[in-house]
Amino acid sequence: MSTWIRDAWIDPVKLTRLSDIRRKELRQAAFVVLEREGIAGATLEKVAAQAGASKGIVLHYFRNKQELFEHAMREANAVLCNAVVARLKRARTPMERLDAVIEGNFEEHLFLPPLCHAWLSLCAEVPRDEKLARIQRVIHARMRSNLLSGLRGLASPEVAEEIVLGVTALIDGLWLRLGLQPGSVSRERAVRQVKDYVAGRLATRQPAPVGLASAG
Amino acid sequence: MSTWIRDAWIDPVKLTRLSDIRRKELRQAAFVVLEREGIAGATLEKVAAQAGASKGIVLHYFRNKQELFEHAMREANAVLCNAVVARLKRARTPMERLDAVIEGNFEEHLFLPPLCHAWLSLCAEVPRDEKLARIQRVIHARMRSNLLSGLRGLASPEVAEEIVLGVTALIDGLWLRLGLQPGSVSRERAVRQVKDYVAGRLATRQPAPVGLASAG
DNA sequence: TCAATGATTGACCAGTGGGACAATAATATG
DNA sequence: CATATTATTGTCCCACTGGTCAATCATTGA
Repeated sequence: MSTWIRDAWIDPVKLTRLSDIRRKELRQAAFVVLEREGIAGATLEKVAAQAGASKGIVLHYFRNKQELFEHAMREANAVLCNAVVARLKRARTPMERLDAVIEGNFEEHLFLPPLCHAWLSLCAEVPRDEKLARIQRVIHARMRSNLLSGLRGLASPEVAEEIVLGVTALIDGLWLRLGLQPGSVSRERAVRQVKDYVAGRLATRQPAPVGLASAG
Repeated sequence: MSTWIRDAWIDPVKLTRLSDIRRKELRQAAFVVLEREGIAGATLEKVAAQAGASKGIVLHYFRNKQELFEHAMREANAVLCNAVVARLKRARTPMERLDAVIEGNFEEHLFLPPLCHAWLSLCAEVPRDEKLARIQRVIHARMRSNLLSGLRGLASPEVAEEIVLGVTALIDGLWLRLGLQPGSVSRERAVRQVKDYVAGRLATRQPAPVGLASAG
């Protein structure tokens, strides 16, 4: 564990305060436990064990179980989000932006059953946890915004709005599929699926394609 | 409750044996509890209370908690499935079959947040319950088969397979959206979304070779 | 009518989980 | 060095849960 602390100190993202390190350690442990146990089986003791600490310490850093898992969801989302943001930085054209969002959502080292299982468990709790619901709204808002910025100029606002709904639903659905039948959908297939969807929607009946400069 | 029994006896579907009635009653109660409490909060006592019975009776009809919720999932799926089958019967052309599946999956009295919440909770348990996983596989297989029968003649087998994945993922994703943000997607919008997707996929480059799709 | 079978209940049990807390170690701070 | 703050542990408590069981109550069929 001491080495972990060393690593964390060297880590570019400043996690100077020891408490921050522990908190990160714990919410990551929480997520790992969630992956294999689900929300019903994810107990404080198991999380503590996973982090190599005692149950007491978990409650020392988080007011209660709920708060712990809320932070776990924030963490997981941040990881996913970073993947998208990183790709987004390199994107120059609107189309590249769209692809960045799509590909970022199926990052090879993230689009995996365990992560999906944990994510699903958290989503299932959203209706009963206002904090989780808020996090969800934020996530979706950012996704929407990213997609809209890519769609500007490629489709009318109304059509863009529909495409956003379609893309987000498709992505979620493909993740769900992965979770329910691991191996049934590869990263490549998922990406192709969403890209083809966008292509199909942009191709059909574009009402008066006003020629805004799309490349540049 | 006695009237329920009367109704059940009159019910065309033969539920003659009293035990069958109780079992149905209980798994429906289980589902209702799941809707508001989630898997973690769904206790045998609550299910019993919801059914107006004692906890003992629940375990009299179901070996254990797991079995109860497995049956609850079967029940819920059957309802959804019947909606599709009913519409499928009236469909004559392949296109009508497709629409039957799509519209059946967003039946007005079924496409509702509570149902979605319960469904989500069950899906989240799939990875840890082989029985649930099997039920899921059956559900998906039937869905796939229904869609393929509608797509026969409208697309090549390979393309049809891709469309099936897309449609199922889209449907799941739209349900998920409903669960996470109730009110954000109406039945009509969902149906239109999926139909437009199918239209878009059927319109673009019919004989898509088994190569890399060139999006853009 | 009466026994047999099934339905239903309530009491009970052992295990567990979340959380509070006091005690102790470690660290920082003046 | 002394003191204040923080980290960490183990213990304790209580509510609750899944599950068992013996004891009633109801139904039925001979």
